Parts: sequence; C-alpha cells; structure tokens
Amino acid sequence: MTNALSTKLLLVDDDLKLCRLIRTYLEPLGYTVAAAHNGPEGLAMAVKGEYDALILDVMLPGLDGFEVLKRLRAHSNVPVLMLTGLGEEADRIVGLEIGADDYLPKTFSTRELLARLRAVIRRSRFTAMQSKEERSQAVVVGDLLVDPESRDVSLAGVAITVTAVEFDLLLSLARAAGRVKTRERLLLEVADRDFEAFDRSIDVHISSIRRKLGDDPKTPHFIQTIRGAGYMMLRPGAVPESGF
Amino acid sequence: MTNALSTKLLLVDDDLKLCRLIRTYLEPLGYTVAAAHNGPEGLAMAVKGEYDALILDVMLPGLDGFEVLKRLRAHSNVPVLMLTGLGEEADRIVGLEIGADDYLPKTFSTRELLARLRAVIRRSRFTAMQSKEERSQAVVVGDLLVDPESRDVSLAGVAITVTAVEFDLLLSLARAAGRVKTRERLLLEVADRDFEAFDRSIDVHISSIRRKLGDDPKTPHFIQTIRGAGYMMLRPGAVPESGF
DNA sequence: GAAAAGTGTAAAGCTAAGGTAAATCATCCA
DNA sequence: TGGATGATTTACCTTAGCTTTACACTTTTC
Repeated sequence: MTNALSTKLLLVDDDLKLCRLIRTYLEPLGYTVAAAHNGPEGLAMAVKGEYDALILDVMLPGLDGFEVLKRLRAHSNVPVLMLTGLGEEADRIVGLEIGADDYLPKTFSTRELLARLRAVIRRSRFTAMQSKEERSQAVVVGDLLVDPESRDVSLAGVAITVTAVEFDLLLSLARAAGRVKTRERLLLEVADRDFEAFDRSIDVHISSIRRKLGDDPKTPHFIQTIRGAGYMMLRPGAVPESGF
Repeated sequence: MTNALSTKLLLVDDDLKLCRLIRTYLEPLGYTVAAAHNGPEGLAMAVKGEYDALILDVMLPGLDGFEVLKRLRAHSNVPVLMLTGLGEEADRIVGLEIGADDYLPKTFSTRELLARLRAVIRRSRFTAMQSKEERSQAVVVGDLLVDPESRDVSLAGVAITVTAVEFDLLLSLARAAGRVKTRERLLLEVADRDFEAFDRSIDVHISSIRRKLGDDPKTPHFIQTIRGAGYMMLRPGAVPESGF
C-alpha cells in the first residue's frame, strides 16, 4: 500500500510485551509498526488498507484472529502472518484455509519472523492488487470486459446489464481467471456473509450471469463449474481441451 | 513440531553407549536429544508429537523398530530415520515400505548421520506446507503436473480430466512423492472420513487415476502400490531398485 | 499346497452436486 | 402504501461421480 520508503506493518496482538519486542526489533530495520490490541480494533485498522502486511495473533479479545482474518479477506488481499501460541496443528490448518499467508508459532526467533515477513511481502507484490489504480482497473477476459470504475460489463463491445451482486461476482471471477474460487470465498466477497449448508444463492447468480452472457454450463466459454470445488473464469488462451 | 531455536530429536535405541555417543555429537550442534531404550517407551514418547525427527533402531526390546514405526504412522508423519545393525537390504525395504524416511547402517559416520537427519527434516518441512505459496504451488512429478490453483492435471503437457476426489488424491500423493501414504490417511484427506474395514473406495479411485494416466499397476511410473501399507507416488529420479 | 489376506477393476446403485424456475423475502423509492 | 427491483430460498430434476459389491488374480501364511 505504501512506497519504498518504509514498509508499514500492522501488528494485532494483545500481548503488549510481545508487541514492544517486535517493534524494537523491526523498527531499526526500517519497518513502521502500528499495533492494535484486540480483534475489532485490528480489523478496523486493517480494512483501511494502509498496511503492507499484518501480523495477527490467533488468541485475541473481542474477535479472534481467525474471525478477523475471514472478514478482512472479504475486502483485502493484504498478506497475513498468523501467530499461534501453541504449535497446534488444527489451528494452523484453519488459518491456512481461510486465507492466512503463513503461520508462525509464538516461539519464533526474530530471524525467522523477519524471513517470513519478507517472503510474504515479496510474494504479495506479485499477485496482490494493492493500489487503488489496480483495484479500479478494468478486467478483460477475451471478449468480456468488466469495469469496476463504471461498473459496466460488455461482451464484444455490447453492453450487458447486470445487477450489483452479479457484477461483483463477475469481477471477482474475472480477476481470478484461471484459478478456482469456492462458493465460500465468493459469497464472502460478494455478500459479506458466511456460507451455510444448502446455500444456493451463488449458483443462482451464476446461472443468471451465464444466461446474460449466453454461456452454456456444459460447454462454457466464460464460467466453468468445477464440480466439488467451485467456479472458475476460463482464461481465453487456455482452451479447455480433451473432454469438454 | 517446534521452532527454529532447537531441533528436538527422539532417539530410540537400547544401546546406551550409542545413545550417549549420538547425544554428545548432536547436542553441541544445537539439537535437543531425548532417548527411549525400548519399543513401547519409544512409541509412547513419539506419539506425543513433540519431536522434529526420530532416530529409530530396528532391533529393540519389547516392540521392534518396524512395529513401532507402523503404529506411529497411524498418528504422525514425523520424519523417521531407521538404524539397522546389519546392513540388511531386506530390512531396509520393509522399513521404507511402512513409512521410514531414510535408512542408516549402524556403522554410520557422525557426518553422515547429521546429513541424513538434516535432509529428512528439511523434506518434512516442505510437506508441512506452512505458507500459502507452498500450498498453491503446482506439484511436478516427472511429466505429471498437478496444479491446485486451477485444479488442472496434465501429463506431458496434455490436459487430463479428473474428478474432485481423484484430484485431491493425486495432489496428496504427488506432494508426498517418495513416501508411502496409507489408505486411512488418504481417505481422511480426500473424503474426510474414517477408514472402515473392507472400504475399497481408495483402491477404486487409484485404479481410475491410473487408467487416466496410462499407468500399469504392475510396472507403475507414477503410483506404486505398497502391499500391506498403502500407495506411494514414485519420484522420477529415484528409480525403484532391488526388488520392485 | 490349501487357506487366507491383499489388491485390481468392472459394474451397479445411490448420493449428492449442480442448473434453474418459481416462490419468498428485503429494500428502495415515488 | 404499494409497486418495483433484486436477493435469497425452495423445490424439483438431472446426472456426475462416489461407494459398494463382486469376482479374478496375486502374494503371503501355515
């Protein structure tokens, strides 16, 4: 989110001593470290999108780390390094599932923290859409154009009218062209709510989008159903061979 | 299972002199070495899951090394280095089949022990897959490519259509290339359910995957059946020698 | 060598995933 | 207030594909 002058970190942890330790270690190295000491505060600061990375404790008052992460992920791709007190396998898995970039036991060495932090930030520079410019950039997938600025969709130059949710869905899929998106993820991004069993609304929206795009689920040109996984926007070059 | 400060090892051997030797050698190098001197004790300590690696003697009072290993593997993927008194080839094969990570004759040099230990731990760290990067990384095994992002499988560049379970199975095997995966484990990872007696579904899926890959179970290039244990993705370089 | 255990796989049945029309619910606005 | 618009739920249907079953074949055990 920022320039090269200083990498801005947000540290969310209720352990003040640890916060001070991390700050003392990182600030001389050129990092700017902001801190929040409970879940809601952390989330509020994080969604402002001013940070290059988050260090997020799992155990937090107010809202635990997983919950913070899940909600944050509806809005932001900022890299998140999770801290867990115990080296609990279960915790780690949950964290990774909901979009943590890396995991670190609380007994980390400062060297290790730094290494992970750098890795996570370096990688996010590649993929993430951090800047406002990038976020408002129109996405083109073959003949399809999705423009977040005007919230217009057009197919081969012909404007298509879509509803708000349909637009967000299409944008989300188009930005991730070539990668599968689960219903959980889509629902969170598009409607900011959790997926409950038997929730079919994503499917209904997809169906509606397909109708408007003239896309057949059996032989899709745009939205491919990945049975048992979710949906994926097809990349135009990568023709689905063999079997489709 | 622990952090970078100190690597915790469990040494299971009834030869007290050897135990002392190993400890004297490794502790100055920053390893923490715990020891057990018989099978049941070793197993009990190992299942607690506090160690980064095991060094396990084959000849043990109470419960031999193979038995310990087999039972341990029901609970844990901790890397295991087997020690055999005689350089018995047969022993080695049995050990590797039931899930040992490497083998060392008791006449090892300390240099060699250290090298193997490091290799084994490094490898296991890789499969623990802490970071998002690692998790979304495509796995390549020879001509085979398995990409979790797009859920694509291709063989020598040609796309292969697989179902959801087949994909997960293939990914799981490919990530563990060179190590055996039991049916129990695979079923848990792939279908999130426990293995009940006479459950053949993993076998059926394997069969189907092999058909799609053009792999013959008798002379497999990819998925090797390990009788009595499970399945293993073959590593392309490491040709199955002696006996396979 | 017979019995038992382990594996390969074709075929069948069944479950559940997904497509979508229609009903329902929520929200906005004149 | 009531109609419009759109989001979500419900319901029904189709079908992919997961699991079970059955049997052949192989390997191990006794």
